[in-house]
Amino acid sequence: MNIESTLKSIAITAINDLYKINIATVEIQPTRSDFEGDLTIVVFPLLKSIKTSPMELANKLGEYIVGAENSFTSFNVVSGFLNIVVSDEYYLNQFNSIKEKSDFGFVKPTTSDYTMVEYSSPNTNKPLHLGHIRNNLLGFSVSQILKASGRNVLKTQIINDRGIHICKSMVAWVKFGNGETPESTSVKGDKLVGKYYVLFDKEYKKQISLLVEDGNSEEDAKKNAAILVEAQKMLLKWEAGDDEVVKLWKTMNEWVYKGFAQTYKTLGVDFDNYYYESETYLLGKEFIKQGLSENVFFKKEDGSVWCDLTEDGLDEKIVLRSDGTAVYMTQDIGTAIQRVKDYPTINSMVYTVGNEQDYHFKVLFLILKKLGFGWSNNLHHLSYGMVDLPSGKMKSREGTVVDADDLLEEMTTTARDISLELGKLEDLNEDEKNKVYNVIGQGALKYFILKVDPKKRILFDPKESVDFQGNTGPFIQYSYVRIQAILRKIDKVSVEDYNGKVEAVEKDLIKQLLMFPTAIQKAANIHSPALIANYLYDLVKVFNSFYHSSPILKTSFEDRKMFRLQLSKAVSFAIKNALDLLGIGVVQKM
RNA sequence: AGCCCCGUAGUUUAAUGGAUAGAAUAGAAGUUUCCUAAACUUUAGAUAAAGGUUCGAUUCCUUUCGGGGCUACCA
Repeated sequence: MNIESTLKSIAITAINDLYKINIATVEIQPTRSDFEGDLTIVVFPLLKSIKTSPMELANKLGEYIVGAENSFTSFNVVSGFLNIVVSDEYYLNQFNSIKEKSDFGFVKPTTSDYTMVEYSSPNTNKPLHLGHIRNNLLGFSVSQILKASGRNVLKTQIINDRGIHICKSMVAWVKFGNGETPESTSVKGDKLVGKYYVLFDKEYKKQISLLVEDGNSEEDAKKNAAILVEAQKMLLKWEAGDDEVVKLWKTMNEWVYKGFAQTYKTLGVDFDNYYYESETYLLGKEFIKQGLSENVFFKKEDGSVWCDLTEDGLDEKIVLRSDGTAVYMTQDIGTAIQRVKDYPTINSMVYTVGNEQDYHFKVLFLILKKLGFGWSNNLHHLSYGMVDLPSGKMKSREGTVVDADDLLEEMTTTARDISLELGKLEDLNEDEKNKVYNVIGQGALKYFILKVDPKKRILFDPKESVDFQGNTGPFIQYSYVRIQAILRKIDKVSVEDYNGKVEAVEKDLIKQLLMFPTAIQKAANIHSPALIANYLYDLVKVFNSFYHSSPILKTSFEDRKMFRLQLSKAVSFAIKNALDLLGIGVVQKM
């Protein structure tokens, strides 16, 4: 039992003994640092059932609690807040039990159930950009956090490898490609395909304006432009399994996957398996048919199939086009069902997708429920805000995007420039140096993005390079390295339990350390790496004030010196582990 | 038009309905042979507006204002 629940149960007993009243719970929170004490009971809520003054109640409670349990040594009352001081022994004991645990904070899985986390899920005709970076970092980090909180996790992505948009780049490549390949042009595969997607759009716009000049309405022109009609024809051919179209489709997809794989590698994210819409949309169609027979869906005159969600406060939603081809929703229904078929032990899924799709997922989860899948209650949309540039929204078709590969490279370059300016790292060889630049540059970018609440939009100014000082990744990485440097100065940190006096800074540090497991559980519940980032920065700050309060290595008492080294070591474990949850690496030497 | 999300110092941000709204960065002033200065110390600066619920509101409710998104036979 942890100290909070101990306090809680004593407080409840106390109220029962003193006032003969049964209280379900009392509110306990950590005492704010500017007051004396460790845990605080807020007595205001109790006054509703106990007719007395806040002061009197708090004092009586305090006396009772301190008398009942010797882990609580004293108390003070400040206007309705009962602050309880927890004994040094308690914290020392706690610390001694975790000080050697390098996996401190992490919980081993206790069930065989799996949580599937989907993230990344790019279109195969656009290279990855800054928005995808946020997606990837969030998805990967949430996977790490869920794992650390004791769940089995499968990382996956759904690859949008079919649909009209794919046909667009294919049509353009056939028309303008002259047989170009990534090999022949030395262009990364995803970039090459992206180029043709842009070319399609250019040509499409050109044709529209020509048609409008010829007197067509804009609406008609958009529908009848030859190149679009060609793409639509290609989609029909593709769904019919036309050999030539399928062959081209496969070739171009392979180019893209190769390019993506390279970006994922640099970004440090990975996947346990992949789903392809081309392989799940048929299953989706099957369930549309089934739902139709069960009256979950209905057919309109033109043959299109819809789901009526008006009773749930939503609109009607199309699930199959009038020409019988699948829409986005069809595929997602199929994919979800396929996943549960493949992994019967999955009991929840997390979809990492931007908040412009909030409505889509609301509808998807609802439709799955209507189709009778009980697990639809455990589906979670990890929705996140867009990444904006100072110039506004990123639009890949208009070329106003920050390319993922370029940005990652830029971060490394910035890290290099700063390092060179500071003249560190001079005793490393080129290879080691580049590794360090890479880890620091990525640390800056990852932390910058992950420390923000996923719901909020991020304004990213590429010109103002990401900070390296203050509440940043590199600052934390640096703190870790500094601890390593201290630990390296001595042969061995004793494992003997320390039983002497504990200074305030030391106690604060232990308190902060002990909060790590709670932070992980909270972050796992709300799927928010930001919480870990905030915890981590607090830990580093508390460590810094501990570190600056008195020299560690020059402490004259040997046992106290060892104690402070033990503390430093435990903190370094926690920092390393927390960075790990954010997907941020550390350098061993700097 | 309807629905959803967001609004906190110049900027990036924190705060299960709890105490004097916490940081970082940029700004101002200072610290230099230090367990690594990518540091430290000091200083100034914020809850968009108005109501309501509450002992107590950045947090919950209502309205207004601002920013974004969705409501596609696009994905």
